[in-house]
Amino acid sequence: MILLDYRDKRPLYEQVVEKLEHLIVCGALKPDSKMPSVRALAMELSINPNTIQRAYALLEQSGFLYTIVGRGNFVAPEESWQSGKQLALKEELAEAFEHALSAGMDKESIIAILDSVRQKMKKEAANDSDT
Amino acid sequence: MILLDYRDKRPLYEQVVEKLEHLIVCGALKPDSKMPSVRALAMELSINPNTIQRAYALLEQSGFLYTIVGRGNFVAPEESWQSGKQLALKEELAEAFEHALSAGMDKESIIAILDSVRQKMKKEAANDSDT
DNA sequence: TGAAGTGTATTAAGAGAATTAATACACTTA
DNA sequence: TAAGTGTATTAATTCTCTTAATACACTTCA
Repeated sequence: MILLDYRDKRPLYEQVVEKLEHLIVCGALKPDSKMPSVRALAMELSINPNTIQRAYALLEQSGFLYTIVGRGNFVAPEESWQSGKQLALKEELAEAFEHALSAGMDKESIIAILDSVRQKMKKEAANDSDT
Repeated sequence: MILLDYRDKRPLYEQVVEKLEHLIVCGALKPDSKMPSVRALAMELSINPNTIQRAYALLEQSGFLYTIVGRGNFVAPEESWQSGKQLALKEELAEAFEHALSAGMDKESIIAILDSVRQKMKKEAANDSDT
């Protein structure tokens, strides 16, 4: 199903997450289809089941899988991943806001930056439609 | 001059950076005034001089201090730090905004998140003053 | 009902990075 | 030249992260 790269310095579970996420987004793994069991995939890759468990847990957290205890893990419907991305975006925003506010920046200044980004993106969209 | 918190799980040099940065931004340490020597501050805090050295190096990198070898470290003029810090914050915000907007999030949703972060920080500030 | 398959929780071992310390060097000033 | 300053190098230590070992709990189905 996937192949690990031991020259890659990143942790194994991260590689597993990345590759499975890719397979799901590309449609190679269809929504509601059953994933290999934690133990089966661990066996196939010759690694510990907990490592797969961790990868599956992360994929579930970001909405790519859903779990039925005792039955297995399944690919989530497309709507789930998109809401997961929304969550990630919110966290990114919250982090930036926290930094800005604790540095003393006020709400108006932050909104001014937001508006400037919106205008910049509008212009770029207009230019794109020209080409 | 500053006080370390050994219950704080962050590294010592990070605490030193944070507290000195705060003293500079608040005006408690005036531009061009001499900072305590690496050894003196280390002695005062009962930690290794290299830890202070590391903190000073980071503060110099972000424009809060300047160094004259053999003479000491000095507080940088306001222009040096304000520009660098503000710029970094603006870039972080702009990046997050760009991601959010291109994913289809609208202005109102973004401002709602900003408000929730502001409220959260107010609460935390209130709790800190209790202890 | 019980065995086999599934996910889950807990704990510990191992590796690696990050932090801190020890020490020696180099520059400036008086 | 001595005392005070920052700097560089290396080593010891601490800590976090990753992975593994193991036991537990739930579902299904023969």
